[in-house]
Amino acid sequence: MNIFADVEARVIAALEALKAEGKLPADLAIPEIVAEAPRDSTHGDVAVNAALVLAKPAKMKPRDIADALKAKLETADDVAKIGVAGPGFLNITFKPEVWQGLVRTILQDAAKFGAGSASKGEKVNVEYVSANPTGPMHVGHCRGAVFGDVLANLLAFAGFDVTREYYINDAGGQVDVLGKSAFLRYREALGEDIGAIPEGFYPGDYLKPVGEALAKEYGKKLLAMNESEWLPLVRSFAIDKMMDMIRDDLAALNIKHDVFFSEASLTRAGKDQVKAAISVLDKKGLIYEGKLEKPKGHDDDDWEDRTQTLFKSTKFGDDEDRAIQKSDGGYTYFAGDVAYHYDKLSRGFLHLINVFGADHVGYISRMKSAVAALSDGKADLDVKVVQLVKLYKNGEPFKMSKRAGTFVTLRDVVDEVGRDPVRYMMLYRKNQESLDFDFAKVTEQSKDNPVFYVQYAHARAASVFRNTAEQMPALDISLESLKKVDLSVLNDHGEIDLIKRLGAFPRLVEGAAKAHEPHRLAFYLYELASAFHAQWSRGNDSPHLRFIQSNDGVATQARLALVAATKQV
RNA sequence: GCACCCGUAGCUCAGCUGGAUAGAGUGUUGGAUUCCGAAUCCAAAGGUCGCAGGUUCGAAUCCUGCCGGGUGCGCCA
Repeated sequence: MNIFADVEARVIAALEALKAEGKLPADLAIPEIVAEAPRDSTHGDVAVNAALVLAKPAKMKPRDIADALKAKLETADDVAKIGVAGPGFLNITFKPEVWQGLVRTILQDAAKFGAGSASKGEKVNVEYVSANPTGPMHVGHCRGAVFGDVLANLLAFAGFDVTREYYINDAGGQVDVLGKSAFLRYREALGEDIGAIPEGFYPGDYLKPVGEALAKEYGKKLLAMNESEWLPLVRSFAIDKMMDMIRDDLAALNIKHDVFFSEASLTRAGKDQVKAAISVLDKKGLIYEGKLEKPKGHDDDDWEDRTQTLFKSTKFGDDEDRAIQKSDGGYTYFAGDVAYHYDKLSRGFLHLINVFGADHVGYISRMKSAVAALSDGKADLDVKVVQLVKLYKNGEPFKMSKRAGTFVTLRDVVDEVGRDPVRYMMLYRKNQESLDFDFAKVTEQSKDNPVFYVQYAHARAASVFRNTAEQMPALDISLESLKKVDLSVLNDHGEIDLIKRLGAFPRLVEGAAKAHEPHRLAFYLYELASAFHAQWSRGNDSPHLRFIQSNDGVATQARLALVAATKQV
């Protein structure tokens, strides 16, 4: 149940009735009506802006429309009163039974409370992480990984059919470097002294096990081959190992993708999906041979005019057209990405979401252009950019450096502070805002640490159940029975406030999913925890408000139902 | 030079896509514990929402122009 959506539906029905009765113009188009919790709770439970948005199209005074709506709506038997306030707000106050009943709804819906089905299982593709398979994931990847994963969960919860996808950049120069670096480690594993790792190779120790595995797999056979023979073997062997490592890192964060899409597979023997995608654009007249202008801020003199195959992305709002082929005829990285997105579209996705790091912002408009062009504007691509994570240790900025040995991998972070604090803190900012991450603070057990504050609320809720079982062993407090208890004793304003906060959850999920803003969940949980802690503390001053009333089983059961509902959300 | 992001309380940030008297945390000040977990709670003080225009019943939110900070800008991936 979603109270706000319910009110909106009632208002629309009332407006239709008023039209039928001639009290509103019959041809009046009804704009979007919004019901929301008023900022000031003394105004009522739900505020509706209908009269304000209708005043102009109906050519009536807002107050008159509000009065007519009020008369229609206040006949409902769960409505206590309706006020018309300010410029024409309709403030609805429900009878307490509505809020009390919500507790039962939450317990009955359990994990499905707040879940949506409005989108009817529309397919959405969320691509996130997509870290290069050349080494372990570092903290920088962490935020995008969590953001994408929670966004995907959120969309699934809201009713979308979600596919979580990872694009493996297993083509191009960098994976050749990976292959060559692994080959060095292979020679090392066979007993050769390879000395210092030369410039231009990946120096990390994480390639040593790969070298050893290669030695185990191939013995000395690779040494007898030419580079053109061993490189493809070693490269793909190393990529597989890197991807295993990345999957492990992601698993430590409880992240699991549905699809791992290989860039190299686009042009694997026998087919050329890049060419296919380009020809689709070509047929639309969007591909041409040409030269790009030198950017104004280009400071070097090494600029050379080169004729390249270009995609007319400016037609879709990009700043300049983008190269599809290099001057040597090979495809650009962008060309592969065009083909990849063409593949996504051909799999039936009309909603695409890509999570990018801040360093890829310059890539957004060309990708959007490509998707718009390939789908004739039928598909939408939303690119979410996550800003940098700034690391701190005990309040001091912490700089990562490979050279100084202070390079922090994602695994380091998860091992040090734990999975849940990492996931929570990575969402405790809007994605466009940079984020400070202090190792000491996220594990601190105090109110300064929002992770702990929320966890503590849950722990307290659990302890209430433990204590009740001890103090009132005869009382049935199983979840099953709490679904049936008399809730009419939940009349304290603190209890009602807490329930209202719970009632906001479905709308929150809906809004966060629509806006692709998972951070709202983290902030909501903080507020919910706060409302719960506050109600708990009122029991300190007023013992009759404590959740456990050892001489009153009815009150205790009702309040435990509320505690269980809070814990559930 | 251009594009994108950010600018809200001393500090760090929310603000539900245009609503009513702009909210939290932290910091400051003052309170609450024989009591379900004080690992918590309550209260006070603290604001020209970067600046200037515009749009309308109504703007932190939308539009235009400035100012300040960040990021990116032909063939890499």
